[in-house]
Amino acid sequence: MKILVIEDEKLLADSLKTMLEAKGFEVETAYDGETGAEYAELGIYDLLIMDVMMPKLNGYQLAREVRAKRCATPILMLTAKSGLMDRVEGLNAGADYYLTKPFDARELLACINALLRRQGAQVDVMSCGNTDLDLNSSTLSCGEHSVRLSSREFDVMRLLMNSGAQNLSKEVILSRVWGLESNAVENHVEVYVGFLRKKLRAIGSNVSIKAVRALGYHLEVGESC
Amino acid sequence: MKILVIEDEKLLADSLKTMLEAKGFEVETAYDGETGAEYAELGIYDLLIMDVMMPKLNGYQLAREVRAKRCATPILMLTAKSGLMDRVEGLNAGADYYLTKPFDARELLACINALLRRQGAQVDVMSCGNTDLDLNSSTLSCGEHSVRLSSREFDVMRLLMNSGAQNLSKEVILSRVWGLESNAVENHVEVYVGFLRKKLRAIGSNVSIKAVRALGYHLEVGESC
DNA sequence: GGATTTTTTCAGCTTTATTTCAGAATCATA
DNA sequence: TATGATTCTGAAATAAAGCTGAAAAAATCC
Repeated sequence: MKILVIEDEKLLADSLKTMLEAKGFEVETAYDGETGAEYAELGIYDLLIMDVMMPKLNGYQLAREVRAKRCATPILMLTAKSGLMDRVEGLNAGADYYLTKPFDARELLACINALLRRQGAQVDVMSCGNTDLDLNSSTLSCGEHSVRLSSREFDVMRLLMNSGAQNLSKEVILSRVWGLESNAVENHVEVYVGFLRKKLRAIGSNVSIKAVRALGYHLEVGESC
Repeated sequence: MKILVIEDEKLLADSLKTMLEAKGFEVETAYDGETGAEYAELGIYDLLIMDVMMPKLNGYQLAREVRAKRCATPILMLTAKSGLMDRVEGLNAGADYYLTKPFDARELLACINALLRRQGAQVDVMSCGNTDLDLNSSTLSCGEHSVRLSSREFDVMRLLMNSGAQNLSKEVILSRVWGLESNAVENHVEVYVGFLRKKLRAIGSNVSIKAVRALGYHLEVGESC
């Protein structure tokens, strides 16, 4: 995640940079509005953080300029101007969030996350061992390899991943996946466990579905990978 | 633009509704968190405005619940709790903006616009791969070639372009294009996807509509073009 | 009012998912 | 190790999901 900080107070800009880098972001800085616009319009950033009061080009102008160039990068305005109409002007100029100084690092991070969440079609994944289950696309993946799960396979896999090393009886799996009033039988679970094992093997996962006689199934991460 | 207001103070909820309707939005209201969650999860709204302090399910819980159901509708939290940690909690729960009461109508509108802008509301050309959708003329174009879309085709295409690589279930497409209380059936979606595929092919687009069994449809940019 | 376009309906077809079943393999223990 | 219960598996049958072309119905445009 790349962030551009546009802020004329060098000290603040640099401490922001340090703080954000500590959180794992890639950060670049610009110390005036014009340079900021130039960088921002490259369209390579995931987020712009900008001050309002800056030499050459102020934050409102900068935001308008960036939007006029059809650059849709989210903008977080960070400023000492706390009047109502300032906030309104900032938002109307194209900002996505308006935060007034002094701000708290946790709040800033929460805002950044909220804005970035919107950006990258947030992926939800559960993992176990070297293997991920993507909840959006029902895909099981391990390194390069991945494979789609049908919806039943997905339900069973998610249940297993959810309960970790705890055993799930076939009865429980049946009721949670097929529903209470279905007339599915225990062999259904066996068949689907079979399907899942085949797919886990196919992608080279180190996760296996262990059967414990009379108790049910649970996941196990293989030691040798 | 459809907005859902979730607010237990009926008076406030209704005045919001009136105010927003005056601005041309379609507004529905829910007077407690549970009802709100139920409505919100339909995924048919462009924006959720919610209070924090509500009976049954508070705003934070509601936001988490909605996000857990993979519903990505933008959330604007509107509340009297103005403490720093409240704002942080709201944002971390999945809200996109946190506005404290008392708020000014102009500020609220500016926020709403900022959030909807993100949705792709104010743009007039959307693109994907080598293909553009002109929102003014409902025209799909790719290089020299272009083709007009009927209004239903257009609605479906825009929805698909808006959600990028994320799958849209037929249910969601139905409710957003045909409306909740229409008696349209899933085959309508299939037929329209068919229409759109034919038109995409006709203009030589490298974009295709991919069906993912049981999950819905999404756009995919072909590698060779 | 007739022509054109758009939307809906429907039936048959292909593909993929799920269920069923029978027999093989495995296991626990008497 | 023999036995009965449990688990595994491949193949076949059935069901569900998705696609398509053609035609009917509705809406829109001269």
